[in-house]
Amino acid sequence: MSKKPELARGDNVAIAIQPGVGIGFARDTDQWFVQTPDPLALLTELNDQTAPRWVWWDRSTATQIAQARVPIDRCWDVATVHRLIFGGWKTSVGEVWASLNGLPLDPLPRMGQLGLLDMPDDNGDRDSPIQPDGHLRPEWISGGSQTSVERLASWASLVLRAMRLQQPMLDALPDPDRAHSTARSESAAELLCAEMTTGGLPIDEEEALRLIGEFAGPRAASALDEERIREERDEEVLVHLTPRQPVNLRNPAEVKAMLRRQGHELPDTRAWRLEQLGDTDPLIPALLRWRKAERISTTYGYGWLDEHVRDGRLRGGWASSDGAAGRMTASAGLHNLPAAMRSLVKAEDGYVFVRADLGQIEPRVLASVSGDAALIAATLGDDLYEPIAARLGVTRDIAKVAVLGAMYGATTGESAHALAGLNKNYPVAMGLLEEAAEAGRKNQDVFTSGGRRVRMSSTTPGDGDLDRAVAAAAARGRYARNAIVQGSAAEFFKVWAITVRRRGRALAAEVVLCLHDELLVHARVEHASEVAALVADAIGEAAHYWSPDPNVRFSADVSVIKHWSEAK
DNA sequence: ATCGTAGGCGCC
DNA sequence: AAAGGGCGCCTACGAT
Repeated sequence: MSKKPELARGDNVAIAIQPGVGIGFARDTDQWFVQTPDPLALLTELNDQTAPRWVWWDRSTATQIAQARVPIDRCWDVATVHRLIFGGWKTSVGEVWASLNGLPLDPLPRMGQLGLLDMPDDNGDRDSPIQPDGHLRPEWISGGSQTSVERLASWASLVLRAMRLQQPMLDALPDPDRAHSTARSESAAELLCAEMTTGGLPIDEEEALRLIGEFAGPRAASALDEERIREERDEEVLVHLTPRQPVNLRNPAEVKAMLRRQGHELPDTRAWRLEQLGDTDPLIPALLRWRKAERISTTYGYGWLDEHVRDGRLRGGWASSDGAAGRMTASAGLHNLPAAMRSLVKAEDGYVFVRADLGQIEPRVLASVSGDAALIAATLGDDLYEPIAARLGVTRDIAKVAVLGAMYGATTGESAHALAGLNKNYPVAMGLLEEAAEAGRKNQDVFTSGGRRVRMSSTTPGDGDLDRAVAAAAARGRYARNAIVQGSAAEFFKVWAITVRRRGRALAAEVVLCLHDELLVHARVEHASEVAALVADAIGEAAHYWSPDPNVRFSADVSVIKHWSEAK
C-alpha cells in the first residue's frame, strides 16, 4: 500500500493531506500513502513530474496548496462541482456526501453530538470514515481523525468515490461535455480564489493613508474625538435647516421626514432621486456630499485599512461561485472599492499591473448561448450596439438600454418601447430570455450555459395576497432572466481567468483581482508586453474552450498600468 | 446581547 | 435613458 506508483497525465488522483503526517492517494485501481513531514513538497515534486488531475474535497485542500504555492493547473474540487450540480452555495463536505448518496439531510451528524451511532461501543468501525447510517463521520470531516497515513489513504479513496458519483450527474445534463468542462474550469477557479485569498492585492499603504485622510479627515485619537468628527460632518448638512433641529442622518426615515419638512416629498431618499431635485436647495448637495464622506469613513476608512491591509497587501476572502448565478464574490471591499480610491492599488517596485476588461460581455454571451444568428453577427464589430441600433432604426443609446433592459427584465420606459423591435429582430435570443423568465415565474430552476443549476427561491406566498404573489413571480422572472446571462458570463470569465493564471505562470505573472469582467495581473516590468499579449490571447483560447458558438467575437481592452486608477 | 431585515450605496 | 439583475458592507431598528 505504501509505494511510489507511476502516475499518468490522464489519471484522476484523489489526495488527502495532513501536515506532519503525509499524503493519502487514491485512483480507481489502487490507493496508497506516503509518510512525510512535508507532504506539500512531495505533492509539488509529483506534480512537476507528471501532472495528473488532482482530486480533493473542498477549499481546505485548495488553501493548503495555495499557501505552499504548488503550481497545480488540473484539479477537481468536489464541493465546487457540487454547487454546480445542485445550485446554491452553502455546503459542507458532510452535506455533499449525503446528497450524492441520497441520504437524508435533516439530522446531519455534528461534531460533539454523541448520538447512538457515535458511541464508542457501537458496532461501527472507528477506522472507517463512514458511519453505519452512511453519513461521513464528523471527526473525519474535521480532520481530527486523520492521524495516520492509512487513514489519509481511505479518506482519499472516499474523495474519489464522491467524484465518481458526480460524473454521471453531469452526464445527465443537456450538454454533458460542456458540464464536465465547466466542472473542471470551476474547480480551477476555486483554486485561483484560494490563491488570491492567500496572496492579496498590492496596496500602497502610504497612499492609502493619504487618501483616507483626504476623504475622512485625520485619524481619531480617541472615542471622544471620533464623536467630534462625526458631529462636525453632520453639521455641514444640518446648517441648511430652518429652523435648526437635530436629525439623525444615519436613519433614512428621519432623513425622509427632514426632507418633507423642507418641502421635498419623496418615496425614498436614494441618491438618484435627490439628484433629480437639482440644486435649488443647498441642503440636497450637502446631504449627498455627507453620504459620500460617511461611506468612505465607515467602510473604507482607517478601520478598513487596519483590518484588511498588512504587509502591503489587501486580503479578503474570495469565493469562486458564491453568487446566486455563480459569480465570484470577494469580501474586504475588493469588489466595491470606490473608483476615487483605486489609486491606492499599486504594483510593487519592479512590477506593473496588466489590466484587462471584457467588452460588452453580457450581450455577447447572450448571442453565444442563444445561437441567435442576427445577434452573433452583431458581435463581429468592436461595438455591438451600433449594428443593433441600425437594425432597429433607433439611436445607439436606446439600443443599449433596450438590450440591457431585456437581460435585466426592465418593464417600463424607453427600453420597453424598443423591446418590440428586439423581439422582432432577435427572436431567438429574446425567446431564450423569455423562456428563462417564464421558468422563474413558475418557480422552476434554470440552468446556465455551462450547466450550473440556479435555484429559484421556493418562497410561496401563503397569505393569499394575490398582488404580492404576482409581484414575487415577476421578481423571480427578472431574476431568472438575468441569471442565465450573468451566470454564463461568469463561467466564461472564469475560464479566461484560469487560462491567464496557467499561461502566466512561466512569466511569474500573478492574477491578483477578478471583477466580473475585469482582470488585474501583477507582473514584472520586463514581462509587461508579453503578459499583456498573453492576456489578450487567452480570450481566444477561453472562447474556444467555453463558447457554445465559435462565431461569437469576444474582445478585451488591455493596458499596462502602475495604479488601478489609471485605466478606463 | 444577538439576530435578521431594511434602506442605502459602493462596484459590476 | 431609466431606476431593472447581482454582490458586500454600513447603520438603525424591531424581534428574540
